[in-house]
Amino acid sequence: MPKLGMEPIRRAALLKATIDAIGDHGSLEVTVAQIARRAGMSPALAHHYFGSKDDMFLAAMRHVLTLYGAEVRMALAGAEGPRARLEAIVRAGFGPSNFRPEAVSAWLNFWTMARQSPGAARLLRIYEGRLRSNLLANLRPLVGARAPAAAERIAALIDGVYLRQGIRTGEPDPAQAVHLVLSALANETGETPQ
Amino acid sequence: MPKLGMEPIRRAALLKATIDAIGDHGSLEVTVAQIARRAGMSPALAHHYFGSKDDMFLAAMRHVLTLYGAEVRMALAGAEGPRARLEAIVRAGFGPSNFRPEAVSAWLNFWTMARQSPGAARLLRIYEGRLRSNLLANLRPLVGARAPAAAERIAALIDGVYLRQGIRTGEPDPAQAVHLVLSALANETGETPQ
Amino acid sequence: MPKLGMEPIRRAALLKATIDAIGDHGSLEVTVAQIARRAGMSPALAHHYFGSKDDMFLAAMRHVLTLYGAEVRMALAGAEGPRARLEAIVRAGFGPSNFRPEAVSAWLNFWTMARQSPGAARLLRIYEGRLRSNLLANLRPLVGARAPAAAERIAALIDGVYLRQGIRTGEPDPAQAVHLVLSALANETGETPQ
Amino acid sequence: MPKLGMEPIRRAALLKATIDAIGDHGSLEVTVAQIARRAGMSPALAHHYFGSKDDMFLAAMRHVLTLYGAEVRMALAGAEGPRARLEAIVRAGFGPSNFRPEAVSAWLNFWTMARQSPGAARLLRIYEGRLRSNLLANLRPLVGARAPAAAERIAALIDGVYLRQGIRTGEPDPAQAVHLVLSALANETGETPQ
DNA sequence: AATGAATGAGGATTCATTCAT
DNA sequence: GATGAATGAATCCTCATTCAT
Repeated sequence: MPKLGMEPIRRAALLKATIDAIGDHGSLEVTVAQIARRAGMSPALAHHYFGSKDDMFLAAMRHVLTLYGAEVRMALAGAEGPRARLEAIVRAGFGPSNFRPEAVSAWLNFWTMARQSPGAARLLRIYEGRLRSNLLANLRPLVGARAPAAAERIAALIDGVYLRQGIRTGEPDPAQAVHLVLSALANETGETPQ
Repeated sequence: MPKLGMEPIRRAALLKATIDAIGDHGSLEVTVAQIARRAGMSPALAHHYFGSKDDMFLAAMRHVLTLYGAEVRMALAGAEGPRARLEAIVRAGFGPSNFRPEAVSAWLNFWTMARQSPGAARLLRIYEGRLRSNLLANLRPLVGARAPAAAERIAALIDGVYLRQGIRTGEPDPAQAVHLVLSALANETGETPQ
Repeated sequence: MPKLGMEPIRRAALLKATIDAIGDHGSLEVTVAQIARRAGMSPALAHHYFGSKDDMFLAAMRHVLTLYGAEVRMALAGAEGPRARLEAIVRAGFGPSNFRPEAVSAWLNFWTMARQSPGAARLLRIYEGRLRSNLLANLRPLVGARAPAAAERIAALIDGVYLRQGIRTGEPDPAQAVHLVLSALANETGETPQ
Repeated sequence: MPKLGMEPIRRAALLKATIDAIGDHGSLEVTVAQIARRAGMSPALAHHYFGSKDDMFLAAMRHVLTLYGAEVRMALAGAEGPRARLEAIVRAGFGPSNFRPEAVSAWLNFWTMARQSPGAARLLRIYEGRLRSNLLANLRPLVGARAPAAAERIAALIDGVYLRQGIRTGEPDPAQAVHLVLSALANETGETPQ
């Protein structure tokens, strides 16, 4: 059974299992054993590959942000003009791979993790920075000097919608979430709001 | 040494200690012993008064919401007209007793607690409902049929601003937070946005 | 069953159990659980009273040295004149409570512990210092300027005899040990050696 | 990559690494992985060559004794007469290859190992026997019937000096150690002591 | 009312050892 | 010959909770 080159496979399996476990459980109080079992291996192996539970959590968070970043980049690639790009950013944030219940729940927990783990805080600030600068760059052509404040409002709104999904029961409704943010965006850009 | 009528005093001390401990620690992983020590009593007594750690956490959350509700009610009492009442609601949310770092941190953690504890989820939905209905009632005279969507946007924005404070370092800036939300409100009501 | 004032009793029982366990087992690789069971309590209680395994080991070592110190002091109390005092020191070192197999074994292990634990090293240096100064004070009247070197030789010899007992099988023979050291002492003081 | 005749090289590297690791660490609580890494190979290979950790430790101890034996034999080869031979024995014991900090530390730990491992105990008894018979053979011509007791005293003293080095900080001072033992020897043989 | 005493049930982590390649 | 992969079996330590006093 033991083969060579298992490391990347095992690591990926553990990261996915970590996110799912945190998402399912709704908190960071998940045991390494639970995660390892989910990933089909022993707790000892999880430690072998990640060193510690904290490191594994941090890697999982990084993974989530990487996925998010990729999704945003991909969405931006196909968008022309600031209006379309803003929409792309919003849609990417609520895209199917980010807006799953487990991902939202995991995300929420990573957020609280940032209060204790400097590494987690740093990751979160990176995400925040990217989101703000993406919004800002595309709002500027539309609203000029009001762009910084508008970007701040939209960013906070996105986070708020995400957060509130965390306590909703049932499946997330991406369409509604996107619509909510886009209508706020319309307010900002002076188009007919709804 | 045992005194009469200590119960309410002890309970209040424990609730305050719980919130502070969670806030300081930045997570729900606080031990009953830590909280009890903070409140100047033994862990056994904490159990005596609250039955279990979970119940104590729930009571603390209820306490936070009670304080918040009181603050909102008081702010509304002195406000005339929908515009002023909306401002009062916003200001109350970022008032000094709610927007302290520990309270924000505790709040954030209660939010994640809602994923596991039905009781916590219920409390959170009550808060949400109140916020929405308060916003809605006062937006209706200003924006008519657009009120429900606008209320939803403002509510999500408030939560987002709160959330983002959680990862900021340093003291919260209530004035800035209030300004951010009020400017979104201005967008909604068609006043000159800024 | 739970009574007040158990702490000193429990601590004493744990210290004794620690020494015996190390002695029996012949190494520091004894589990807290084994020690606690020996002392008739749960491992958790052992941690409650000593904080950590290392602290417990250190306390046990301190205990051994305290016993040794008391035995020496008592022996010195009844001895008149340098010759008698030297004999008292030697006899105390190989007295029944110090020269038991478990105590010798524990002692030997504490010795190696000193390589890693600064606390243990400090304790050992205190013991060494006391032994040397005791020997020195009483050798000076007998051998004058040669006292420092003689004290060093006798001290090393005492430790050596102890050490060698550690690998002997069977019961220690205090009489023989004492005789060995006293004959070396006779060599030093110029009496007819044997 | 696998070469022929690697076995003796690998084994020797592991033995040296074992002694150094124990010496550095100051205890037997060294992991096979640490030792193997020090020797530049995988833990699995260490097991391949020695079967088990205990066997590896035992082999390392044997190695130390072999080195010691060789050093003694070499020293004896160049010594004429009992007086010179006694000095040679003492000098060999505190020679540079035996009296290094790591070796002393390892030696001390092997000593405690003897309490648990019959194999280690046997090795130690062999060492003891050789030392005693070497001393005895050369003391007899000098002190006659007092030789057995004298040999015992000198042997214990040598072990004691070694032991005490274990808790000294800083480099061992072979000259001083030798001098200490030789002066005791002078006491025994009736030469002018110092 | 209040607490010291006590523990059972975990949980993270380590490590010697095995095995397929 | 050599190793990466893998794990079972500990081990220390923590903590909510109970209970007699």
